[in-house]
Amino acid sequence: MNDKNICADPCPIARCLAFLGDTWSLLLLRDAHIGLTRFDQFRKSLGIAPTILTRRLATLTEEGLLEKRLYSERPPREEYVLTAAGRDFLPVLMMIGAWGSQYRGDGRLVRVQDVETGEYIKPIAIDEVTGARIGTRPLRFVMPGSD
Amino acid sequence: MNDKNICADPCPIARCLAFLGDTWSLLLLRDAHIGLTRFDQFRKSLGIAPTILTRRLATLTEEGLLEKRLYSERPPREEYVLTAAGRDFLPVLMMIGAWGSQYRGDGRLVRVQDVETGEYIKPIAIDEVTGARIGTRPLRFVMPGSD
DNA sequence: CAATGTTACTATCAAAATGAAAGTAAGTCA
DNA sequence: TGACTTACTTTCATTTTGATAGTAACATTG
Repeated sequence: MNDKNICADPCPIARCLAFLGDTWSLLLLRDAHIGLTRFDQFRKSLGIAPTILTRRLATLTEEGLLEKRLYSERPPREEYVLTAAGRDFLPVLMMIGAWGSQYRGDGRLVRVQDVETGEYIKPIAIDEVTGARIGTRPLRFVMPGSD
Repeated sequence: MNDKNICADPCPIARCLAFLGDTWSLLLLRDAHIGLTRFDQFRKSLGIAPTILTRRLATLTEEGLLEKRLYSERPPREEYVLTAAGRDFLPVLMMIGAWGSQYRGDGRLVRVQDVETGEYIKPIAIDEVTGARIGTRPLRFVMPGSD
């Protein structure tokens, strides 16, 4: 059987996890999507040590998911706002949340509401082309160049 | 502004990340979905130290995403197979991969194919009820008990 | 039947990451 | 002038990781 990693480097999952594969980064992105932008907001929200927070925010900024924006000239103060790449990370967070709701829920969980309709969101993943739900059909992982 | 964590504990994302929030666990789940089941397969695939692998497999087993199965009585040998909860984690991995393909791709990435149709999958997240794509409509995160 | 191989680990220890606590810099406000 | 705010940095003990080597239980080979 295939013993070698099919996805060592050319795997898009590994590429993503290379810098986003820790809890703090993902919780920071979650908080950014909720609307937090400032150092102290993140720190209080997560109870994270400022050392770690500084580094995580720097990485997320370098990697293009957040960007620094001056929100006050006097005194000079910066905040962190989501970029397009950061906003496009929302589906990942929503699917993580969907799994957590299904398998780690106890009836007292945060839910996500459509602001306009008031309906609760139930995120599912589908294939954009066929509309088939992910997980309902057998899949094959294909190395680049083998098609 | 709201300075306190809206999701400290009741957040399904935090619940999930509490034990799946590291790179190795997620790559192990990826490999399990690809079809790997044995200790040495995972070890060679990921280049992970056996100490860490033992612990991660134990956690994934305790948390119900993998289960041990005897595949040989003599000599006694066990393998790790995905449970229903583990299989239901696939949408998360696919969305991570979709983000990685879009923002960390270089044209030589692994892709995912529908075995029957041969079509490449492009995973997107939608709301099951309305069918609206996640990220296209404004959302609100609602604490439990406030509805 | 002794030597070698396979599989799934455990033991040991150095190096790196994390976390807690306190301190700092550049300003504002009273 | 002195207290306060915001966004950090410094320091250092603790925890986690990673590399390497070793082990236990069997099978296979010559």
